[in-house]
Amino acid sequence: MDRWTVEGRNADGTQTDDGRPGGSRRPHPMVSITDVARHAGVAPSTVSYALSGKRPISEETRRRVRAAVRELGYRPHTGAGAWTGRGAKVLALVAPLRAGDARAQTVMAYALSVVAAARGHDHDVLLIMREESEDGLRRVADGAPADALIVLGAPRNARPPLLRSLGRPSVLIGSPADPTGLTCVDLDSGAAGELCVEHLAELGHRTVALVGAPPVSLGGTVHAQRVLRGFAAAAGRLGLSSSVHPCPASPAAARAVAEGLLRERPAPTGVVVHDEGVVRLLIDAFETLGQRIPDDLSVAAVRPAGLLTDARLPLSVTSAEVPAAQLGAAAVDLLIRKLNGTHVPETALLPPRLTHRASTSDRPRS
Amino acid sequence: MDRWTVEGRNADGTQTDDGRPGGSRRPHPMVSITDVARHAGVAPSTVSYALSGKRPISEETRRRVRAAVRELGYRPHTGAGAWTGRGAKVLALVAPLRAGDARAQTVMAYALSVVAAARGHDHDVLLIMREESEDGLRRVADGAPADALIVLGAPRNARPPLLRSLGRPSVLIGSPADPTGLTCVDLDSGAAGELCVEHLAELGHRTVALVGAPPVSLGGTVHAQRVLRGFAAAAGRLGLSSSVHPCPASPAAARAVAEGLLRERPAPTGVVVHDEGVVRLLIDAFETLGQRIPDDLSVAAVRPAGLLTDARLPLSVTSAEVPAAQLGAAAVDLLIRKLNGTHVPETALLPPRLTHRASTSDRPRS
DNA sequence: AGACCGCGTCGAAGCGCTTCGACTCCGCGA
DNA sequence: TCGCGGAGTCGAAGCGCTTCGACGCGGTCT
Repeated sequence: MDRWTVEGRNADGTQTDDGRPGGSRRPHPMVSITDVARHAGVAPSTVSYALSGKRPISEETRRRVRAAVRELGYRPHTGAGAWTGRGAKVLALVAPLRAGDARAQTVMAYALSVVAAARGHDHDVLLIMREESEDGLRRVADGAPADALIVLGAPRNARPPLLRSLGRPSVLIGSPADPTGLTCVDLDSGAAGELCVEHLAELGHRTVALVGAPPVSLGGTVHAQRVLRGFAAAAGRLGLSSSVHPCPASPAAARAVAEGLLRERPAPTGVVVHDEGVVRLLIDAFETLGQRIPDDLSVAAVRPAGLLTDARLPLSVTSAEVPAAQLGAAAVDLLIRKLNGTHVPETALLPPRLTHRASTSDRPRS
Repeated sequence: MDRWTVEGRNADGTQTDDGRPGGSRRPHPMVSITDVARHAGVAPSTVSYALSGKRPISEETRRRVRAAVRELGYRPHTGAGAWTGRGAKVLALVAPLRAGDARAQTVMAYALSVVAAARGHDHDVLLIMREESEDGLRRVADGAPADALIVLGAPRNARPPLLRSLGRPSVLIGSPADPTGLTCVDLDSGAAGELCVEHLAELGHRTVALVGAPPVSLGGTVHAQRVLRGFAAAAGRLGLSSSVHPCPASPAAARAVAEGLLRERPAPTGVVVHDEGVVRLLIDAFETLGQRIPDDLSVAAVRPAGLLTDARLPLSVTSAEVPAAQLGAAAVDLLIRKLNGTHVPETALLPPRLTHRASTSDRPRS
């Protein structure tokens, strides 16, 4: 810090400050409920009731209290609620993120919506980061700076069991392998798969393919399974020919899958891609192979919550997705309901919206 | 919510929850200092002293207390500190940001560093957004969910006077017109201007120009003034010919300035640009005019904190800047010191670092 | 007329923790 | 031997607020 340039009247170190802990002057010597009571000529408890409405208070008294509150500029001390049992009115947003992480953009989108939604319920948001370890969550739960937690993504790590044992309401944004006892919100990737197929069918495509992360056909990611189910169901229902192709996120694999698809008979004219990492690779592979998109081939993507992988999808890809804003708001919603003691479902899957972009078009006349 | 798909054992709405306010079970019934005291066979106050070390406690007792703490998994209830005068150990990060804001990326960078730095001082971070109005800040100050505030950018609005009157320590990241009574951290844009000139001089350039936001020569932004001072000082010290050119952030204006520069005799071979918005425009203008960068002309940029304007500078521009991480950490540092009652300077300007990129090179041999 | 009820209000307790004053040892010097 | 002081501990108060039980008062019911 000694290397910082110092500017202004205090550059020489002269004290202009009052030196009190806290630094600056304190024009509001923290007006308490007792002050309000005194000013209104009633008991503190009466003030409390008048403000909360938990007991009948005469209109006259209520008016006097309100006046006193206004005149004194009284604001209940938030911290008080923290131990009076009412809760601190603070939610923790846990986002495992390191400096320079490419997911920062996405996390910010969630943070924005979570903060906005939380404010709508009169809560503030505590930002917890880099705390993948048990310790970060424990700290929040035991130390109780927050009443409840929203945890972003990363379903693979050890958090789910930990969350269950925290003893504090929480909502997970994402889909862990075993959501038992948790509350989760996520993209309804099954519906997203269906939506993509329906979209392709409407465009006239009769043969479609699903390309996804490796274990797309086996018991892979929860998402992969759901997408597969949705894809298959929709294809069956609409009477389309369909095939499924697992595809690791490597250029070589994408190339191989692309070649395979082109060799199929009947050749698919519409492709649904799951796993964002693969989308770009697959499109590149197709273009290398001389396919024009969307003229020869339509491509639609299913985008999961978008936290785990780099969120930079080519803008022009038609995709079924849920905006981070909605997921964040939904998470807060559920969390507030849990705080109120309302029962909430284990998993809430938000319906995707299909965003129609440049990568899909009518079936090529063959 | 009725439109959400619900999945899992509770899809039918069956209660498996215990319905207690708070939702999930609570395996840790909030072990308090009294529990620890009882378990260790001492008085609560003794536990407090044993843990804080504020009074002499026998080694024996201290050991028993520590054991009890460990066995019971005791963690002091954070909220308690909030009113016991110790502070809640929470900093508020105030970032005026709306959904979809392009500055999200930048804000996230600050948030990351602020959270990390705050954790280093055993503090948590409360995220406040969209609260440009007086109300957001007032709420934090009066309700006291946070001990102190870090306010990001936007020096133009009405916040500075408000901050002064809040009665809570705060640090502003950015440079308001009048920093009196505040504490601010920012890029040392004067030094940044010098650095750019020195860099150009080292490369052999003998004639340099400064292009910046409109009032670069008059009493404009604090930054603009500082850059100008630094630029002029360095140019004078190094014996370079120099000129200064205000330039609004419009393509036409950039074009005009570029043409003017090329007509000058001696013609500048090195250009220092302040105001990120102008950088791209000016480079475009030069290229349109047939100038190659850096072969014909070297361009170096001064980047302010980067909060107010879109931060997406072309990656290839040599620039003098301060990483958000450092600014965030510095802000936390100052804030913690204020909380400790230490006196801190009014303005701390962080030394820029010159990042050498593709837009500058040796003076063209003429 | 007396018993009862309930509205509106008050006082006090208590949440988890820190802190201040007080109290008890014990060892030391006078 | 007594007194003194320091080390080590305890008890109680108090932070700002909610909440529970109680109380007074005016009106109703019998």
